[in-house]
Amino acid sequence: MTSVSDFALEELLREGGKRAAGDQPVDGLVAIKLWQNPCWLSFRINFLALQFNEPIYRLLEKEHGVSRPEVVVIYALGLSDGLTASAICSSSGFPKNTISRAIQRLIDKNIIRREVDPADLRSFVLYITNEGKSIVDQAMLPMIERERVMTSGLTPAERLMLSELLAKVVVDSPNWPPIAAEEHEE
Amino acid sequence: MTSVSDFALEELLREGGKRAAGDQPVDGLVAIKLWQNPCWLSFRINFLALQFNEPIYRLLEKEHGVSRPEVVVIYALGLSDGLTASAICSSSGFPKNTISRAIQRLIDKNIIRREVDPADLRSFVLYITNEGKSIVDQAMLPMIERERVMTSGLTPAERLMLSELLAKVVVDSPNWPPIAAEEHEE
DNA sequence: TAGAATTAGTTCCGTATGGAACTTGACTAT
DNA sequence: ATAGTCAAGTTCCATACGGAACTAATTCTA
Repeated sequence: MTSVSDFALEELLREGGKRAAGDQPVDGLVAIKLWQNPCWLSFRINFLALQFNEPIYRLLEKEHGVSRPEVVVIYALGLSDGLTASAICSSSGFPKNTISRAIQRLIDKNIIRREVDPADLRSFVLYITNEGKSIVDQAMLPMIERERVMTSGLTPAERLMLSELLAKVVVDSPNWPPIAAEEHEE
Repeated sequence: MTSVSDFALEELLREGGKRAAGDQPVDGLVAIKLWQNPCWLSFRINFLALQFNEPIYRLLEKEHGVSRPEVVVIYALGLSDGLTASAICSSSGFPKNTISRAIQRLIDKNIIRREVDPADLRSFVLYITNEGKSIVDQAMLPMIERERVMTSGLTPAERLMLSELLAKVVVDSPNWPPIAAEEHEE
């Protein structure tokens, strides 16, 4: 199951990018979490998600008065108008009550509009209003800019490779088995 | 500033991995967020962070009764014993009051121990107890396994490339300018 | 076609979260 | 020395969050 070469690979993964870092100063604990960490992926991913999310959602709250779940909703509608709440839940991972509340607030603020789905009277189809569209358009700008800044240290070829590798992992995600809870002695 | 070839690159980034996905079925909105999304990086990163965090923290809460901030603390101490609260804050991005509470609970549960730093009487140095060490060791297993599963669709070379590219971005992060709030008419 | 099982979305409620103010200790300048 | 600033942690408090129970509409099934 686990061979000598597997250990060598794990070592390489953990050390991934250490040489490339060269002489850049790296905060002590960040360096350890990068290069002496058996969970190389989750630290990198969580760190970068935070570096994107924290300033962006802070800004959008301040500029447009929309919370993170609200941004999730209008961003999704900006990409594809006419979604249902449950479609937004499953693609974003937010629980349905959180999304439900966000939708309520967005309707109150006249940023989105809701129509009963004539095909299924349980569900609602959501549409973005003109006012909402203008907010999404404005909100998009700092998000794109943040991504540009965050990837500015990569070459175009590296950016492309990163995008492709991450997409490959995302596409594979439906195949992952659920996490098994430890068996407790019965 | 923005040339024709920049547009071509953006198009490629957004489409990153589309061909590689091949015939795998992809949820409708996920496909749109992958391949018709100007923010290609943040969706990929946030999606994957969620796929890791959600099941892992749920499991650790259930198996060991530790919350996410508590895991952050003991995981950091497992990598490097004898840290201060503020070191954990800055490398994890959690606010200091959240980390402070987690530390209190871990002390109450005898999972970590705290000593005043003789060099700076304001701060405390944290050490993991034997009991804590055993929890970290056990908690590590499903985390490593989850990462293994998540990257099982990549070849070893691809995993290595992904690790290096992400590390390169993390290392570059101290150079990113803070986000500028929009100028409001004064 | 009646009843059971499922699904969309909402409501309720206890808990966690994180901003801001606060406490205490440590440097800094005059 | 001594006020003034800064940094480490803690406490307070309003709010957001998410699990679980709920309602209503639909689909399945016998």
